[in-house]
Amino acid sequence: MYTLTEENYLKAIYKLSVQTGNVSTNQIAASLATKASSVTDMLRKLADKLLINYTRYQGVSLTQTGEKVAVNIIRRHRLWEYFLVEKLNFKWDEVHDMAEEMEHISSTELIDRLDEFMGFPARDPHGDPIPDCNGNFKINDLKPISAIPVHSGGVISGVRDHSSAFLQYLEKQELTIGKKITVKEIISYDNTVVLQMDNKNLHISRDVANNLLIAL
Amino acid sequence: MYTLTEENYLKAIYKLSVQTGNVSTNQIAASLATKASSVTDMLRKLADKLLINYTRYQGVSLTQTGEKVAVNIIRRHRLWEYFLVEKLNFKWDEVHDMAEEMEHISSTELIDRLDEFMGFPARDPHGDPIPDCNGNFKINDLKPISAIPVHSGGVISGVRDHSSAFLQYLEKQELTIGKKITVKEIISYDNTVVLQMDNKNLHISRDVANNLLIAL
DNA sequence: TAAGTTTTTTAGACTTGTCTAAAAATACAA
DNA sequence: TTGTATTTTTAGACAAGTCTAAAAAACTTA
Repeated sequence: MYTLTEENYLKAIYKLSVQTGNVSTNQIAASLATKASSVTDMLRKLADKLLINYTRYQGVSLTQTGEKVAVNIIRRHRLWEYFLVEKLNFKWDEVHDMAEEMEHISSTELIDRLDEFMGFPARDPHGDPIPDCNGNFKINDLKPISAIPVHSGGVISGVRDHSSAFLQYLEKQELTIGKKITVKEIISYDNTVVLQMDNKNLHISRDVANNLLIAL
Repeated sequence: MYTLTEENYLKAIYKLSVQTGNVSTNQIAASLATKASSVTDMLRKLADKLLINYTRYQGVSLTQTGEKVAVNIIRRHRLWEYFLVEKLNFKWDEVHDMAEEMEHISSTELIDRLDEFMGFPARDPHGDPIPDCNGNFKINDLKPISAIPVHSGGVISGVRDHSSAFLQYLEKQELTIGKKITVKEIISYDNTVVLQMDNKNLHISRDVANNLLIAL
């Protein structure tokens, strides 16, 4: 249906446009580790195929078709991640690159049966919601710890940074999905956040607090 | 490691050389539905990478490295086919094209864990043996029904033709893997084979008898 | 608003894998 | 063994996707 490269562009554009609305050539180039000139070439092709709205120098957005394709890639990626962790016992910091390959397996029937096989999971191992077979899924229902007031708390439910460095750090601190935490204090000097978890206190940096998401 | 195209060439060469020893350019072209000139180009590349032994006009064979890569692709293909049938409930005539994509997922760790997850199956849904993680597997331990004497029999254990037309025909006749059959008679006029199965008689053509494999 | 900076696009070239058409090598047959 | 047919290779071209270098457009800021 679509080439591997086209799929990767659509996914990148989707992810960037969730954060920032219209997406620039340079943003796409950075996110795909390629050059702006290569991006321009590809944008023309995607526009020809009616997958993006593009006018020179204006940045791009996805068309309805383009968004459908992108969400479908994300569905496939997250279902495979879930499979790798829940069925094959990989750790949450090991699965990204494998899922990056597997998300391009094209059969819809396959992915729908995989979904069923695993009991229609709502979230992948990093807490990201998995779109259903119609492409519906909730977005943005989690908040970074840095955004909630002192003395409130919730359940760790996701991460914003998916790097294995970050995930391994969390693992070590036992700051894993499902844990209950409360914000005890924010140290004004450097914005260190003091958490209470399992009746112990834990200091995390502003950066970590920004990238760790909770459900209230 | 290797491109998708390289992997497909190695697999094709492997399958052809199991049947016929040294493999010709035209055979490869036919099996990959491409042109002889394209094959020649690719053969030079594969030879440069020491994956095949190749001298102009002489046909090719795989090097040890090339064979290792090919067997590994076959391992991946057959494990994914097993997964699709046993875990996702696909039928044996539906899985080939999906596995054709999935066999190119590169992680060895992934495939070894998949193997373990499924309990180290010995054969795929078509009865083909699955190489273990060292590339070892039995070959040629099954015989076509057309090759055994009248009044002998065995258990249906594999197929030579993997086309969905053939597999669907077998399904309809209930000539599926595990069934016990005995050859009652071979009608000399057209070599029709009369089988006994489940206390009933069943007529199959010479062609079918050639493509249906049994363990004695 | 004019000058300088940054972003984006264009132009031209390279790689991989493919093709067609033609040439070279090999195989076959009388 | 000589001529014909077949197989294989070469030559040159094309599409997809990438790159560098240079030009064009858009911002920024004084």
